[in-house]
Amino acid sequence: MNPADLSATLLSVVSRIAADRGTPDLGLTVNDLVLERPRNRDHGDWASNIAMKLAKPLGANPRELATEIAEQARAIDGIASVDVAGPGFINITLDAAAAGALAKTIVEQGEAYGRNDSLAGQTINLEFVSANPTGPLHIGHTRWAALGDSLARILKAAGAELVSEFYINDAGNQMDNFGASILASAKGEPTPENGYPGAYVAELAQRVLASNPEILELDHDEAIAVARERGYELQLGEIKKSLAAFNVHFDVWFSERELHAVNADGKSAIDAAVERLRAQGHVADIDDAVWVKTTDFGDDKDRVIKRGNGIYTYFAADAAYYLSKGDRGFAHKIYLLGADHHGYVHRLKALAGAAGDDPEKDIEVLIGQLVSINGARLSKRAGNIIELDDLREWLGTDALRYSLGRYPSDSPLSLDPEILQKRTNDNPVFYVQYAHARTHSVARNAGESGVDRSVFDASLLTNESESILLGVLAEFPRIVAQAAELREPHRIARFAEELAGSYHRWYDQCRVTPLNDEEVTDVHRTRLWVNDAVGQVLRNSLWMLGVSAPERM
RNA sequence: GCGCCCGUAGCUCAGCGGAUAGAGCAAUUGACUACGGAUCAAUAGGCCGGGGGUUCAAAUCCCUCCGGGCGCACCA
Repeated sequence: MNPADLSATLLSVVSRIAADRGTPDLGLTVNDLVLERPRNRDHGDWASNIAMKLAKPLGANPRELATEIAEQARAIDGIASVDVAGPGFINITLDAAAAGALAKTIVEQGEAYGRNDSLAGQTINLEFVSANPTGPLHIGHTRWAALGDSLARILKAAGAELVSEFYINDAGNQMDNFGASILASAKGEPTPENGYPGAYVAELAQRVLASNPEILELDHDEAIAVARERGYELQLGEIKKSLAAFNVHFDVWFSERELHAVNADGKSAIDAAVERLRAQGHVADIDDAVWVKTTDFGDDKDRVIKRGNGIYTYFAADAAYYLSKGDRGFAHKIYLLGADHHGYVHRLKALAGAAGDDPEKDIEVLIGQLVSINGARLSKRAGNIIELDDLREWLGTDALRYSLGRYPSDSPLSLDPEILQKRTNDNPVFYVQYAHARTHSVARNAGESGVDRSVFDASLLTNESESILLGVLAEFPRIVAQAAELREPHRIARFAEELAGSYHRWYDQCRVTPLNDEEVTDVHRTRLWVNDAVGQVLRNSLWMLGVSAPERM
């Protein structure tokens, strides 16, 4: 019996009691009947606070209500005991067979175990990183790359129809500055004003020179254009390579230029977007400029979308981009932004509102705090930028992905490179990976000793560490659903650590492979199922975090 | 000044109203002629930043103050 079954069964019990008391329709759903795994093992396998929750609406004493529920719950098949404790907690203990059956289920479901339909039917566009293609990705992008990619995997696992998207800011002045910087470097001239310094520009310049030596001969503007386009192509390629090496995948690479391109009707997507906002009544012409009345939706000031000189602001492209997401069928848009962009939240929400969408439901902006290393904040201003590639080569994809993924995005994060390089318990990623590797080594040894999965008798799983382990395994689908709903990948990492810990403790107490002079029994065979179930769930967890699950370390 | 985020063990951090607030590291002490000791067991460590409030119940929700971070462009 898994927690979902137990909740459903308990729900029917509670509904029946409510009906008996003359309150038939409380509108209760399974979600109201949250079962928790109590911290204290003396409180059973699962605990419910439903009696305390319902005491008021039913006009009942919580303890009496709990007692009544407990009496009826005792009769349910698979439940070993039910106790009432404290102010009205209902503590449930499953019998070993009912709890243990899960191990077999997990092995049979394999990669599917943990997946659920909690977000079924939702169409989500998840945008993250979205860096300018004018330079390498740095640590400021790294956290969002890790979190965004993990979140995408988790949302998909929860049944959402999701597309992950990288918005390429390939329009605007910075592209010309980029081109001019490359050209200057190619000619051996100093970096121009507002240009991009850095060794990577010189490298790009050499590559551009190799493929397009004519830039030295062309007139200035043409040469800049060639340098810009070729440099863009090369740099975007570098970005894609960096992300792929970091195990980060995007379904769509969306070019801002598409929004500026003039279509057959003589208008760009941006022109059309401004017209649509105007039709909704949220645009005003003041002086020569065009404004969006974002204050209608809680922004602290209105925003210019088209300047007095007739040129659109960056905000115009944002508007067109937002609308394009809706036009492409995404009801729900999630943006992952760094804390240094949080001033943008109101504007984006206002955009949704001005477009006729619901700013509370259709758009969601997740703000992530910045990362520091050894307490030193890394910022462009301080000039201590570290590139994603350097970090990855230094610490490894697994350690970096994991340590960025195991904290909520809104908590400021300080990484210690010393710890990240350690291959010990200090470094949680190795703790979890080692547990996974151990499940494989246990399975290998078991196989060599003639232990197979020919028998599964869950009633033999009686060790306390065994029932704890099974309880942790049972929580996985709910953890996934919760991580998806709250957009919090770190919950998967924390779960994986708890599972790894429970597994190591179980390993310490329960042998899968018999000692030399012992015979292979059904206990060993059944435990092999448990071992393999743990390996599967660790694998599924690590996959969601974009971290490898090695079979040997 | 206004807005958003954070403040929990010596350190890095979990804990979307529930029972005695947790984990890892660091400290102290144990366990290898036993499936990988990259592990496990045990001890110690806390006015959950301060103060009010809501609730049967607050680290969690509300208000306020203090401390830290980040933003407040007809830039992109």
